[in-house]
Amino acid sequence: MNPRDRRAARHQPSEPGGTDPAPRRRALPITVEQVVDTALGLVAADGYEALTMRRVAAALDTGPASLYAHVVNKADLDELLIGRLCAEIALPEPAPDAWRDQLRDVCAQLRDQYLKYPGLSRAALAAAPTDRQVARVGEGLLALALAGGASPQDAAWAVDALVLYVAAYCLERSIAQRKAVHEDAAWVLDREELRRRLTALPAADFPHTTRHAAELTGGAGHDRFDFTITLLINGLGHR
Amino acid sequence: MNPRDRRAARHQPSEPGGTDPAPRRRALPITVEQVVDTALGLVAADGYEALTMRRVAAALDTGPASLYAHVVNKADLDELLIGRLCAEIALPEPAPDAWRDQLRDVCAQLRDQYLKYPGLSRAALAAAPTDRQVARVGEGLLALALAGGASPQDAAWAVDALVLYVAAYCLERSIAQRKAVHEDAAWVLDREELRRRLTALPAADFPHTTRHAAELTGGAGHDRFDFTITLLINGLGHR
DNA sequence: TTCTACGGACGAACGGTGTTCGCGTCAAGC
DNA sequence: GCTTGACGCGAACACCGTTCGTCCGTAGAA
Repeated sequence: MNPRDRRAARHQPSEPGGTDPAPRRRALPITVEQVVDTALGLVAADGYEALTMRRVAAALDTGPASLYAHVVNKADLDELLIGRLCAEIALPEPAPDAWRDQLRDVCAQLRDQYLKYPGLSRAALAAAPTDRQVARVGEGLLALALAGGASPQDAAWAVDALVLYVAAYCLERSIAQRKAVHEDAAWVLDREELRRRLTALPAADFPHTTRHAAELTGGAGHDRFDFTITLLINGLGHR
Repeated sequence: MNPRDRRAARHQPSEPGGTDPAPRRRALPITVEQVVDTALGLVAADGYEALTMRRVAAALDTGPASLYAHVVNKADLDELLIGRLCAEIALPEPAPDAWRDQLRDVCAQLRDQYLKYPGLSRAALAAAPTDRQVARVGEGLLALALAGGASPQDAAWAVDALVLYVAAYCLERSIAQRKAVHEDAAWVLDREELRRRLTALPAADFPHTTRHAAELTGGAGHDRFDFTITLLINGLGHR
């Protein structure tokens, strides 16, 4: 089956659920699932930057050309990865009095998935919202926001904002982490070093930055994340 | 002067302001400013994906190796571009009764700059906050948030959230725009087509998505942007 | 004035990337 | 048993970021 048709099918409502035909040549023939699994493994191990058609092919003991029988191009593979990632998200049944916590929970799930596959959130920003699995998550979030009593327009925009922020937060974190590992030792910026650099700025030009360097670099774990998500969700409630 | 030292100087408080020495070989020798100008021109014309050391060099009528006398590597060039972009932002004097609108205005300036250079916001997510010009914008935003009466911790986190959201919003928009130009005609997703696709999803599995497809794809201009920015800023005020 | 040393410019090359072309080869259908 | 067609994949193309070694014009020393 042509990978172009395969991609189109993923964006179509119908899902006939036919079984793909038997193997052809290989002992264990390549399937799309295999490609996706291998790719996800690569991303989890070495980050999204290390995701290369050649590396995926090599991990499957073949050449890069073989992948193009299953995948339109790298962007298509990215989309498949995002789809798989979204499929892992558990969506709760909206409860009228718990919708805030439920929204927070789904966002945290998304965050953890993105951080499990560093840098993949970059591909999420490019993902078309009509992919089945992506649409599934969007639907779940929209249901929660609507359960909170927001107008459809507010709910739609808030869901968009949440998804966008989660992806950006994870992307920024992954980039920072990669830099810490990969860059010249002189430029690694752990939090303490960053705080020191900020304090070292001329106080005349940067009074607030120098004074509040601790707050700017502060926050254990995902405090910063929770802060923003809560800000968005709370704002959605009372308006 | 070594480009590594040049980069280090950009992150240092001191700014001696000496004059760079006279030309060497070329009729009009290459300067960092020229490189940055050329690169920005490329990004403005063809997007960040088209920003290539080779293309920058070609636009300057030279080979790629010549650039490395002025720039550490491509990441360094990215940082310089972000710095230049931030330098264009006008920061208002915080007024106690107008800080919300002032915050909105600075965010809109950032947004317009990012959209003027499509895709460059991707580099912004990787930019170190100790770069002088980046720190300048951060300082200005922090001053505005503090003028609103927020606690230092809330102000710091809110500024971070704003900056992150603006970059993500612009990045997503740039990606979508590039896809519309660049992709197979069958996959271009103008808003009307997107709405049609969402409505075509099976209503049983996607009740809210299909019903509110108009809201999900709606919003003229930067309504979606304004919505989120306002949500964040308002939440910052009363807590 | 002559000589030396320095540092920017840059041609060529290396190892990597995504993607395509075309050939071989096997399994299924007649 | 033969034909057919789809899949696997080696080889190649055009492009990327980066480095090495060389060249050479100028600045300062003698």
